[in-house]
Amino acid sequence: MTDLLNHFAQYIKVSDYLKEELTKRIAFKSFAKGEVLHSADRICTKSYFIQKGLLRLYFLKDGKEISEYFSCEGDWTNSPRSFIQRKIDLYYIDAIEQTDVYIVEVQDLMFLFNNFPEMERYARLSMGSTFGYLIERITSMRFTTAKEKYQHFCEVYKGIHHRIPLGMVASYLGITQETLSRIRAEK
Amino acid sequence: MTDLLNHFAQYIKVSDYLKEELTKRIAFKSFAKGEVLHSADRICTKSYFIQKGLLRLYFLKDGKEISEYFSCEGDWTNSPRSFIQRKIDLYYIDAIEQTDVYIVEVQDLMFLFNNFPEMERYARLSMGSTFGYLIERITSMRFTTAKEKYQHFCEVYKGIHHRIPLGMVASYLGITQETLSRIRAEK
DNA sequence: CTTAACTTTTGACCTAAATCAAAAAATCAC
DNA sequence: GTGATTTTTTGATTTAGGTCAAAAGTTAAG
Repeated sequence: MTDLLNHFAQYIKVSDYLKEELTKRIAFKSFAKGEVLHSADRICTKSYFIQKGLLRLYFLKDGKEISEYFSCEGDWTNSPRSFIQRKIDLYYIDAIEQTDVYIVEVQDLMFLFNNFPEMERYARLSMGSTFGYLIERITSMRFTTAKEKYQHFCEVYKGIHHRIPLGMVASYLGITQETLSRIRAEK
Repeated sequence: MTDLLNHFAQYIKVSDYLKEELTKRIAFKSFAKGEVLHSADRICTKSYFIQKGLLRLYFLKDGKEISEYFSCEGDWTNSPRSFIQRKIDLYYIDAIEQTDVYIVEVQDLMFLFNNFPEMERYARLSMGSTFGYLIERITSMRFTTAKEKYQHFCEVYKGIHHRIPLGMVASYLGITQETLSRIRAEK
């Protein structure tokens, strides 16, 4: 729980009362490598904070798994539109490695938003930083060669890019496995 | 001011006191076609809510203007990372058409966040809907032909896509003007 | 260990879209 | 309205990266 409380403390002051409510409402769970945390046939009602490990958000296109993005230690993840709008969406979440997470249910999160204005602030601030990442990625997708896309990926996922299998990286970048393999070979 | 208050009312209850503070802190201004609202050499301290017209966020790459996205009636716009992190960023904002906007300064927005928890909530909710748009766009950038990218653009900017010059659309999609012109011609 | 099932690499060939170039059309300024 | 500038279209050529196919490595299970 300490990791998660420290994470909140980076954005807001965590009072004893808030700490107590957080502890009461947040569960802990472990997933084995390859396990599916969330499936596209259900509404995503949980948000996962990664204590250790690596998760992947992906969807199926013509039967193939296309990786949307990866999340590691210190990140929150969920199926965004499903979680926010409470509807079915096309994303799956699975574990690339053995992964330990803290889990919060959407109704508990709503309770926290309703009773702790500082949690609204936390959500606003942490969303803000994700924004920059998404905009940069859109730029990187448009005006760069496959090689530059891969370099950008290595920067963004510095420290964890080697933990992600090549095929998943290729679909994340929107290039083929073969092309990515050739890029890696040449340097 | 009515348009803007109605916009807030879609997400939160706007009390008389909040209405009063909003009115006090929000300015109105008109820009001619082609006028630059924000330039990359300064920190973006203003956020613009479009009452009428069409704005564009863009940056320069090798001396060419690359459009990041477009905003119209009912949208907020600013230079996101500059506004959020209070630092210089590479984006410009200009008016594609004659445009009328409401303007809020970052310090006034902070005052509102500090004094009206419902404004934090408004920010969280309205950001949430932009999220879905960005993720969908990333997907659209990766796995589609130039023609599909253009079709996706027309859907997302339904109703306003014809108001945006071809060259700007091409740079938004990350394809050349020539290719876009050919796509338009064929149907 | 050994076999089976993935994952990654290598090779040959092809296609969508980029580049270069110039004409046609639209918009703007006086 | 007329000439000048900007935007869009059309044409010829090139190229990065895709597709298809098969071999080589790697990982997992019994």
